[in-house]
Amino acid sequence: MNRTKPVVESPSEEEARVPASERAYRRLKQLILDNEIAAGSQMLELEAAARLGMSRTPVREAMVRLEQEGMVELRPRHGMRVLPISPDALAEIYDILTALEGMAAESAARKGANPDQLAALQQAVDEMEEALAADDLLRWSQADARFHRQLVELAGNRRLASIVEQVSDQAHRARLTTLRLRPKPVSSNRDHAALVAAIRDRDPQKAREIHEQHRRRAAEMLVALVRDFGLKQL
Amino acid sequence: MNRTKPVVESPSEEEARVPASERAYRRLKQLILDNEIAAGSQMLELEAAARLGMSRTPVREAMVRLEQEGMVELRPRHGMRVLPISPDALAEIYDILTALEGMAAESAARKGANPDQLAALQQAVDEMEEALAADDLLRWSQADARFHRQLVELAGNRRLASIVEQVSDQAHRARLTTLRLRPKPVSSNRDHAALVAAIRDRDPQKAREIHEQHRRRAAEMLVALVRDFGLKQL
DNA sequence: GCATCACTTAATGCATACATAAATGCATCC
DNA sequence: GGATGCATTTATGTATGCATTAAGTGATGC
Repeated sequence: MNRTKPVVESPSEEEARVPASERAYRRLKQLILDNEIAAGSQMLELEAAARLGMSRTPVREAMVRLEQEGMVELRPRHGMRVLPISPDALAEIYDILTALEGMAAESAARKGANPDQLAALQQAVDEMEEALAADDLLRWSQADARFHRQLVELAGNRRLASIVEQVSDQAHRARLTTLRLRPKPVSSNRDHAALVAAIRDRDPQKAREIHEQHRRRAAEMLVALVRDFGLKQL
Repeated sequence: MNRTKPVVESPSEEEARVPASERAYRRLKQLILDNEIAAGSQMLELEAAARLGMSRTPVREAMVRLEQEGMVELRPRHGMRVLPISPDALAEIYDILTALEGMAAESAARKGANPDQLAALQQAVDEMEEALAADDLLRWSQADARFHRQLVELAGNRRLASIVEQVSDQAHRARLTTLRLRPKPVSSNRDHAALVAAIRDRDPQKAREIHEQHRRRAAEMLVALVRDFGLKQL
C-alpha cells in the first residue's frame, strides 16, 4: 500500500470561489493522470483531506465522481484505489474510442467544418509535423491530443465529447508511459492529414474509415507494447 | 417548480445492508426513469432526504452521481432538476448508441456467441414476436430492452456495457412516452432476427450494418415524433 | 510454525451543526 | 405599477461528531 505523505495544499485566491469538492476532484484527477498517485495505490479519505487542506466531505464527493468515471475504485477502509489499466482494459477502451471517434469523424465530414475549424485541425497537424522534425515527442503528444479533441468537438455532440474525454482519460497514463517506447508516429500524422482532407472534401465514409483504421492501428500497437513490456501498473 | 409532497419511505430489511447512499441513488433514479419526478421539475436535498427517510449526506451523494450520468443537474438553492430531453438531445443520444451498439454487434459476430447466448437473443426476438401478435407494446419494449442489453454484453466489453446503459437511460422516458405513438414495430423485429442470424453466421460487417441501420431508423422516427408532437418535457 | 480467538484500532457512512450567500418578502420611493 | 434597497429566510457546502464494523495485532493452543 502506497501511502502519500501529507502535504497541505491551500487554495489560491482565484480558486476560492470554486467549491472545495470541485477543487478536490480536479486536483485528485490531475494527480492520477500525472501518475503522481500510482496505479494500484490507495489513498484514504483522511489522507486526501489532509493533503488538500479540507474536510473529508468534499473529498469524498470528489472520490465518488472519480469512481463513476472508472478512474478509481472505493473500498470501505481501504480508501480510493487508482485502477491499473491492463492490456485487456486498454483494448476495451480503444474499441470504444474507435467507434465513437469514427462516428465523430463521419459526423464532422457530413456537417462540414468552417474555415476556422479546418485551420485549427490543420494547425494541430502542422504542429505535430514540427514536433516530429524536432524529435519532441511530448509536444507531439500534446498536439495529438488537441487534434483528437477538436475532431470530436466538430461533431457538435456534447454528450459524445464528454464520454470520449472520460474514456480517453482512463488510458492517459498508458499513453504517457509508452510515449518513448513507440516508434516515431510518422504514419500517424499522415492519417491525421488525410482525415482533415476528407472532412474538407465532405466525404463522411472516407473520414470514418481513415480514422477508424488510424485508431485501430494505434490501439494494437499500444496494447502490444503494454503486453510485451509486461507493464502492469499503468 | 414541481415540488413532490414528502412521503417517507423506510428501507425494508433486505435493503438494510445496502448503504443509504446507494439506496438513495437507486430510488431517485427509478423515480426519474418512471417519470414520477417529471422532467424539468426540481427536488431539494431536504425534500429528497425527507422522502427517503435519511439525512442529506447520502442523498447528496446520490444526486452527484445522477448528475454525473447526465440525468439531472444540481444548482445551489434549487436542488436537483431532472433534465428534459429535447429532440436534439435525443438525436445526440441515439448517434452515440448507434456507434456503440454497432460496434458491439460487429464484436459479437467476430467473437462468436455460444449456443446459450444465441438462444437468449433468439428468445428475446420470439418474445417480441409474441408481444406484437398480442398487441402488448409494453411487453414488446421490455423484450426489446433485454435484446439490446444482451447484444451489448455479447461484445464482452464491460466499459461499453456501462456506457451504453447510462446513455440509454437518458432516453428511457422518451421511449416510454412515445411507445404508443409509434407504428407497430414489425420491421424492427425483422432487423433483430437478421442480426441474430448475422451473429450466428459470424459476419461482423453484416451485423454492424444491420444494427446501425436499425438504430438509425429507430432514432429518426423517435426524434421526428418528439418534434412533431411538440413534446418538450421528456 | 500455524491457526484461532479476543481485543483494540481506525476508516467509513451517516447525522447533525454551522457559515455563507442566494432567494424572498416587504417597505419605500418615483 | 415598477424599481430599489434592506431585512429575513433558507438551501447548500462543508466541518465535525458518532456509530458501526472491518482490519490489524497479540496471545494462546496444538
